[in-house]
Amino acid sequence: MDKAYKTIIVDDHPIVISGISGLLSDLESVEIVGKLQSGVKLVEYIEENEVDLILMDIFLPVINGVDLCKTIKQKYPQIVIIGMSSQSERSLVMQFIQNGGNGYILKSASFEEFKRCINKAIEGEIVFSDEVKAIISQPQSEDLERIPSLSRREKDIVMLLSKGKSTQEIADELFLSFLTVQTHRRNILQKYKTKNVAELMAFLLKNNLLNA
Amino acid sequence: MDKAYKTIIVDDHPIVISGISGLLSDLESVEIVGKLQSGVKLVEYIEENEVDLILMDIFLPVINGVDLCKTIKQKYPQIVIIGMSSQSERSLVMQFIQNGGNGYILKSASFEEFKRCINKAIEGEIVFSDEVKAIISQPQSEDLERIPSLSRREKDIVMLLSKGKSTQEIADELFLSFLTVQTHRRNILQKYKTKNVAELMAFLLKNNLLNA
DNA sequence: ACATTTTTACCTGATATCAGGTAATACAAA
DNA sequence: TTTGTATTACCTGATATCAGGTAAAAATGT
Repeated sequence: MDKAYKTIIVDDHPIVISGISGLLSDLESVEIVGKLQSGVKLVEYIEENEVDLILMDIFLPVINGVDLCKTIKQKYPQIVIIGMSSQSERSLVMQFIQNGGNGYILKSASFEEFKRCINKAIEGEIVFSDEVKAIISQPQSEDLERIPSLSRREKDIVMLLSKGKSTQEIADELFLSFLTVQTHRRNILQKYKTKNVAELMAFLLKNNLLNA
Repeated sequence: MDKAYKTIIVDDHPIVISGISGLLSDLESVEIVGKLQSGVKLVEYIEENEVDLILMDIFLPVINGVDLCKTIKQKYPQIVIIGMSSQSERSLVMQFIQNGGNGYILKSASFEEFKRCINKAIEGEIVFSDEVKAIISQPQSEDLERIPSLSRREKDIVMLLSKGKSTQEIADELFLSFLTVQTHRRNILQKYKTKNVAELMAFLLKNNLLNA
């Protein structure tokens, strides 16, 4: 047997970490070297230690899981990263994979599924738990349907919109022209093909693109 | 010592269940008699078995945790029910307690906190994990700040709003007058003291009042 | 150094929303 | 039976949004 994969679990919930580590202790091929509760700590850790496999929650405080994955993969492309979350939004999973993720598991997956996915992932495959598979294989259309991300300024504006601010109020608050804010609004709506801010908000919140 | 509390864990994520049950195995006062993945199964179980303590996730598929708690407490007021969730929204916690919940724990709580809360709860206290405490004690004003709920019709309209429909489109779809929908809109905005639908959507989604 | 994206800004006109009223009917609870 | 809430509906006027266009700095990345 090859040496065991040095594995890190990242989740902001201690119980989840404990659950996963219990499960992983059955697997000979992995060795848990770290249990972390934030993306920041993860980045710090891998700068100083050797890591082969990361199991991480997508919804982490402060840093978004997708961005975190991207950052790590840029510096350490050899590390296998598997994402996890409670609900699976097709678009989110796609984003994660497009940013270098090696797999995606729903937390509602069974122990067997978890083990299967982890084993396959360290063999180099891109893996999904059953429910995730079902979801991402729904529209087999050609559209890769990559979710565009918001620019910094756009995020500012979306934040204020979610607080009920009007175009004028946003302009005042950000020291911009009314017309500029109007342009941003239009661009944002267009980006997500939404008809108005109501739909936009619903979309962003469902895809967790707001608090990131 | 009294006999151990017959305890059920309800969560749709097997790993979370495993994490919690690992933690509870340290406590002599509780005995895990069931690990369930849905509210429906929970209701079935307690109809046929004796249960003293329930630890349950608030975000469960199909049935909302608050309603579930209410239902159970109506028939079995002696059962101690502790709610759990990932994020804590003040309003949600209050709702849970108002519906008979005996405590609320954030999943980000430490093991020690978990244990402390469970022990206190079976002694009859209403318990909150530290983070929850911090959140619910913020505005110490007299307002019980009960979140008003949407009526059936209002829910219909809010659903359509979240899909980007305009007042006219909603009126057509629900066979109502444009003016009626306008009135509903105004009432809904007023109910939550929101300035426009954007803020409304953000509020509803953050408080999980939309898909419930 | 060049290409791309982001951020800034302007114009116009058609629609839509929001805030202020009022009020009748219906249905459930007290 | 009365009270209250929900649902329906109308009116007006001020403001805001949305959709169509264009375009020039400024920043970012390669």
